[in-house]
Amino acid sequence: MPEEIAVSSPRRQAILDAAAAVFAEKGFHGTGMRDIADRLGMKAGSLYFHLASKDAALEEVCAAGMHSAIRAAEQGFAAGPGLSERIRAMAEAQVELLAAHGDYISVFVHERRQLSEPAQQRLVEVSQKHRQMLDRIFDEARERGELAVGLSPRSARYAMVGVLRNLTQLYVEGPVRDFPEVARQIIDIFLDGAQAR
Amino acid sequence: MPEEIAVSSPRRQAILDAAAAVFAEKGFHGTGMRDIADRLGMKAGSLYFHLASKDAALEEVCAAGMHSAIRAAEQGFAAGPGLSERIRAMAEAQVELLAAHGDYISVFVHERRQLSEPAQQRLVEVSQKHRQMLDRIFDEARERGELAVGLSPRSARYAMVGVLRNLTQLYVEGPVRDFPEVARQIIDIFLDGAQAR
DNA sequence: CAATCTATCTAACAGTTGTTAGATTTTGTG
DNA sequence: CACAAAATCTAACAACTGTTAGATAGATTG
Repeated sequence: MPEEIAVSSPRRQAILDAAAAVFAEKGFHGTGMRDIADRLGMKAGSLYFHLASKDAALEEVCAAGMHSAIRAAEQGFAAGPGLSERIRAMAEAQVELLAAHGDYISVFVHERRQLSEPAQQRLVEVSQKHRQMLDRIFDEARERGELAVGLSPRSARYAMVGVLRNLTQLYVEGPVRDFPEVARQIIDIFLDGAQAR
Repeated sequence: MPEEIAVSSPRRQAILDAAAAVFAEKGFHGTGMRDIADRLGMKAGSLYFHLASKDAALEEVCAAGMHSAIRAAEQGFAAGPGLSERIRAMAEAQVELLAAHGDYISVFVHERRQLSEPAQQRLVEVSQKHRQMLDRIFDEARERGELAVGLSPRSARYAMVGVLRNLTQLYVEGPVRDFPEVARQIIDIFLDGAQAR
């Protein structure tokens, strides 16, 4: 019979924050439960009052990161009907996200594949939403004649995901001098290349 | 007194290939020496006849991956004086590279940060060459008036590295339907956005 | 054949891993 | 203050980690 573990509490949040921070720094397999505990000034065994397992912690951190990314995509979609407003708003939201929850995003990007097969499956289901969001953006852009000739919405989505991942990489791996300006230019490249002229 | 270990031999190559494959699949820390040995039909201890340590194996795999990437960049640079010829040739070389040495590139991209501090330093020195290659490409493009207005060579480099990383990601994480066509469109986006119009 | 070299195996080491059960402390409530 | 609940600590577990020394087999050479 497994013990019940509260789904949410301030303390639990602090523990997940610590886990995200150490996972981001040393990688999932490179991190010991004792590393997480140390950062909180407690002992490893005590973590299991709040967490079911190390794997469960990773899944939860990844899921939180994914949900953040989805929220950024939704903000982008809601920013207006035009492609460029949407992409700019989305990228901007993603960068704000990095400032606030960089560890979660970094772990989600880098350690996702360390999840167990079933956990990975669960994450993929959630990530559908992110993909659908982007597909809607680029499908509508095509209908409005805003997409460059010869560019398929699907390829545009792949490229945009790459841009988001690149911004994330630059931010967490940084420091990149004058990051906001670099980010703006990267997005400009994408938009100038993806939009009809 | 440390044992001497041959710098290169067919057997050693096979062992590094196996290490690269398992590192790519399960991550560095997620991989045990026994996993590498299993894949070769041998026992873990025997690896130390060819390898100094697990860390040394990772460093060597990463270095090989980096050198491949540099070769691709050089091929791109040599493909002609124009920006678009160079970028297209470089991306094409990178994709060919993925087909031949995908594991090495994947490990280099994903597990680089698991290297020890000194090993990381050594890699950074090598990677300078890759950066310089790209900087020369974009600096010359600017001089030739081929770079979009408002786009700095440095930002262009960051964006291009992101494109290469994106292609790598799509390839190793795949399968992506009709990958060559998707890759072409991603590169087109970059070129249309980065070139002066 | 004898001797040497190359490659592998065996067996074990010391340290670390995630995790657990039970005792103990801290916190909140009547 | 007494009691209960929540949170943490202690101490240990079995399994696994990278690594090593020494024995063993196979190939090469004199």
